[in-house]
Amino acid sequence: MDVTPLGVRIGELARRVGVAPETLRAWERRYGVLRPARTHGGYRVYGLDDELRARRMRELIDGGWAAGEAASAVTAQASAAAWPGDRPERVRDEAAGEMLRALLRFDAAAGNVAFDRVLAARTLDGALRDVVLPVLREVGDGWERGDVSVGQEHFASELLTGRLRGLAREWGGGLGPHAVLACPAGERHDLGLLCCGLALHRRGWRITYLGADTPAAALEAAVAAVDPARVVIGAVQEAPLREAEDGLGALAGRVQVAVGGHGAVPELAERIGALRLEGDAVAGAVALTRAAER
Amino acid sequence: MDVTPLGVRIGELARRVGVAPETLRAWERRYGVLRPARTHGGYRVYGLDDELRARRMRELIDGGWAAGEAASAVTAQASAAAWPGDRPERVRDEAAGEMLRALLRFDAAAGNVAFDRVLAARTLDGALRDVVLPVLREVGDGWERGDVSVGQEHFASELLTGRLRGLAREWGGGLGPHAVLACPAGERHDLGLLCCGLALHRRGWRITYLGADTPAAALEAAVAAVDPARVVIGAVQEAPLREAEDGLGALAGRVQVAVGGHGAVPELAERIGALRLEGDAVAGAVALTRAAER
Amino acid sequence: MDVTPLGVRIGELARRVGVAPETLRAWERRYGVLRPARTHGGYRVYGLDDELRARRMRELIDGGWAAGEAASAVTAQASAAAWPGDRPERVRDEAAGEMLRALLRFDAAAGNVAFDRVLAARTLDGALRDVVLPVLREVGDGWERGDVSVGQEHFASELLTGRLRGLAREWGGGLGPHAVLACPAGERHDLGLLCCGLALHRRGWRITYLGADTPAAALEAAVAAVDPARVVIGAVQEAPLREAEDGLGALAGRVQVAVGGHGAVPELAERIGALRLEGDAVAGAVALTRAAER
DNA sequence: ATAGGTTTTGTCAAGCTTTTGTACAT
DNA sequence: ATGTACAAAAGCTTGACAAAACCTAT
Repeated sequence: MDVTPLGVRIGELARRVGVAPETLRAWERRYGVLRPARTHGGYRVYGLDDELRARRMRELIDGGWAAGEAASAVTAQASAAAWPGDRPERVRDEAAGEMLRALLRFDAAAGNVAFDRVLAARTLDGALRDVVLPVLREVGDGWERGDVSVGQEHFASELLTGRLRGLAREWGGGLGPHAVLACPAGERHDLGLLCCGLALHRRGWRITYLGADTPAAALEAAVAAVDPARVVIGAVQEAPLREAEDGLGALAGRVQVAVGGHGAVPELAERIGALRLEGDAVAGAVALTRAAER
Repeated sequence: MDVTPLGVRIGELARRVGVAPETLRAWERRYGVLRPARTHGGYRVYGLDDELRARRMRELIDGGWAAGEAASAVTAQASAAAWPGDRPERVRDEAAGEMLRALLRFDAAAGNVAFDRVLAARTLDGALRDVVLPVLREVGDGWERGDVSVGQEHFASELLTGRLRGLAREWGGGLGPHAVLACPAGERHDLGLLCCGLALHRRGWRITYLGADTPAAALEAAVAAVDPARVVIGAVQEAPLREAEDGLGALAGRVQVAVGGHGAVPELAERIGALRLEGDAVAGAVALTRAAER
Repeated sequence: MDVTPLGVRIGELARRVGVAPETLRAWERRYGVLRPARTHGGYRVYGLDDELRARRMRELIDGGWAAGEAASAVTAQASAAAWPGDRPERVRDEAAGEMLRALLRFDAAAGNVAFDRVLAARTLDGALRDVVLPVLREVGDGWERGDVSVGQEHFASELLTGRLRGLAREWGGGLGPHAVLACPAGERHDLGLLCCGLALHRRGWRITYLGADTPAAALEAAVAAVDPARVVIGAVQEAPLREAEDGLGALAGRVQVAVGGHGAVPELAERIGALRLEGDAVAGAVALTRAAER
């Protein structure tokens, strides 16, 4: 996020972003959101990051934010991003690597210690995004490559499930909209969905969790009982989701459905009539929350 | 049945139930059927149970009952258990009934409270033997009978899994003998095995848990890695265990194997060369521990 | 739940939720449901949780609830569902702080919730090491400084004793080695010892707990009865341990004795002929277990 | 069922301050 | 380009009001 060689002057930036040059100057003077370089003659020269910040400012303000609040949000985010994570890239890998090694040698004690440490040193989002989900991915990939035995995979997912479940207590309560989470019948990997549920709960959602391998009828019953604002389907594989296509399509007529995971290919999502969540579980939670804010 | 935080005032309740506010006040004064709380200023605040009672009153009166008779019927019914009496009461424990009702109505908060209460009031063995396992059995049976939807069954087992996993943390360490726990490939109900693991851990065992649907190869890998004193196989159904017979038989040559659950019929256990655990999960843990003491 | 820096002002929030700004202000003033931050100039700045609360208020009111009742329901639920923050690093202190505050204001409900939450999110070792023991230490120090009254100290230790005892149930059985735990006569603080016992039990030990203020004769009798592999003495103060020196020294000839706690100074431990446990209760359990593994 | 009194709660008003986009003079 | 100024829009606080809802007692 350092200096980026864009190099536009104020008029051009104003045109691109869609605000008056005076406004840009005011934002700079009042909140310090923009940090243009100067030409020899004193003209402002903006970089790419300036453009991004200005754009974000405008989006937020259009979305009803007050300029001052938008500014502090934008600068906070910028400084957070400029401080890459908690420490350089390697810590991330290190924590994930430690956990991975422990799990692969069936060492529950070390795995738990690693989990505790990760959770103590990061936000929940960060822990999920940078450690738990990568570890899961690595275990899955290793299993496909044959580097990881089924036993290791089972042990790892059992331990992580247990720990994540501990964080999931009380997630049925709260004030926000209600979401029902499930994997389609035949899909047995629900750890990603579990992570998504945790990230959703941190954003205020109330979670009703049906978990892996949930037949369409089960989902219907739960939806009828709790009347959620959203149903979130997690699909690592494509086949089970395809099997469930009809049932989910019918459901999508009555309640908003979202699908995420590797198996949720765009074409399938569209046929079901569901919002497709891109990226990892945390990104999915972010997207859902943003969609619900309107 | 607890007081439920509904919180409507007399006008709203009157509208909902379909009687005049004066009538509600009269019912309260004359028969004591309603027990509203009061605001600081003296306003009545009704709970969910009040609404249910008032509704029943109105139904009875519409059906020709005299108000006084209706009232005594309603209060009598309220003090008795509200669970439909026509089903075979296998779950006669009050705590188990409370938990069951909460789970069947997708009420995570109440389910958790019930779980906490059960655990606070009993030993772990007692909680598993007298509440958790019976509830699981009842849910399973109800599902077979068609009284319990798949959704309810999923929700119940997810919630209980989560809570039991919470108790199971750190069960991999210590000084006792080591046990590896798994269900055969194709067997997806591992809650009984989880309970057995908890009861074992309480008795000093170190647990390595592979969980549901574990292929023979996975089990082999784990056994090779941790060299346990016992392998415990949980089988609710018979077919998966029968499928796994050969692999388990081979394993039984190198390590002591035990099989438990409905699917573990004596003939199969014998052919595998495994100790057969009779009775429920807790009884199985007792038997295993006794066998290990010698 | 208190996390997200939403940052809208009252007009925008009013528009989003569908309520007049005056009403939002009234809700804040009268019921305290909303807790906006303020700009330098005094403008209200609302967070995501505020929006959720306001939304829920409106839903309830639309559903016929009286505003005051809706407010108390919303705040109650919000405090129940509030998950300790999103902040890294501090999470530890955060959980301990929450528990400490609850205990110091004699709030048993909040204290229990905090305890449950801590236990759900961590391993037992982690909960004891990072939360329970620090809280105990803080209470003790505060009492010495005069910041904490005797009543507060009593309340805190009673509540924690009760909860820890709940975890200690059934810890006498199993397959592991046996340990007898006691404080010397005159020593009345046994919470540390209790924690040590829990950590030991998690490692497979069978515990026989004699608790605070145990005369030498009682200890002798217990040792004679159960023939333990270890006797663990917890001493916060030095004087009682010194008093018991002779008796313990004699005992140390027949059974391995370990002493831990502030009062267990090296010189005393040596004269008694006991292993001295350094560090906190969990570290002591680790050391004992390691010693027993050989 | 009515009467007479109280509580609750959304809304308004007045007077003043803050915020923020834009305009203007240098 | 800069700094100052300005004015509209949005907010703040205090206090009050009035309709609706609720209370008790007759």
